[in-house]
Amino acid sequence: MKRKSKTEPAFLFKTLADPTRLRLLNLLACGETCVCELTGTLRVVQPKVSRHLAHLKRAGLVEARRNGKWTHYRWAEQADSLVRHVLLGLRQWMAKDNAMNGERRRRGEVCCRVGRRKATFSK
Amino acid sequence: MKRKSKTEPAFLFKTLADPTRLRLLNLLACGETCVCELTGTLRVVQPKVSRHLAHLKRAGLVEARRNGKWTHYRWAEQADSLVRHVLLGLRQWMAKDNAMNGERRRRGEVCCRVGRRKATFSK
DNA sequence: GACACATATACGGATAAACGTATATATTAC
DNA sequence: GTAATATATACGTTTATCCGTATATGTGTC
Repeated sequence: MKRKSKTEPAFLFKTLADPTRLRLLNLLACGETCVCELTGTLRVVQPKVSRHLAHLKRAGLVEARRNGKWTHYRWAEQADSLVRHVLLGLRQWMAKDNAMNGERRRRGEVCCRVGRRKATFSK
Repeated sequence: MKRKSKTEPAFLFKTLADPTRLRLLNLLACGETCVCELTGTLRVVQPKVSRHLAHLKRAGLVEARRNGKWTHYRWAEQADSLVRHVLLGLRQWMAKDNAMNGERRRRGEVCCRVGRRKATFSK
């Protein structure tokens, strides 16, 4: 009954203790984003992005939605008070940090958007 | 000039991503505490406590004050907004968590306090 | 069905974290 | 000075994390 919960603080903090995951959360702060766009913006190999997204999902920080070939990730709603506190602080930090701002600006100019016919998006 | 700062979020979170360090912060939430009391309350070996305290100190989360043979640790004042947010959330979580409450209650019944003449405290 | 594309996972190796034990340092009492 | 106590650090080992590459899975198109 008393399993190691996703909301265990140590696990929450472990999840946030990686620069790539913070960069991912930063990009997702703009709104739902597909993996290929995240990969293109961060300029890292795709399995790395998928792995870190899986970790964020396990921790309950993000949710995934499949749409055709694409999977879109977004910040998950949080019930837990600690998680909300931490994420709020993080959001504010991201809004001020130079590197994070630059990366959010770069989002949207990459991958499945650029050089792609708009109609490609299915559904 | 642009060194890896103590306030780098990834480093902050890494520091908080360890159960022993969270237990230490929890005990220190009651106020300044000496190492032997922390060791006695957590019931772990002393080098482990010292190592984790050193880590917390490196991260700027706690400060140490030497008093005779004893070293007392306490929460440090925080200037950084993210750190403050996170620690506030953590403090509130600690106030509610059963295990943390129990451990804070056990504090003060151990080690250098019990079976010790009050006059032993120097200065 | 075969193929192309988006994403996820598996595998092996490198790096870092945490540990227990032993030892060093610092302080006080004698 | 020696002895005792409180705390810190060093050392070697185990364990966890992260990575790149390869491969598997899922989905749409033909």
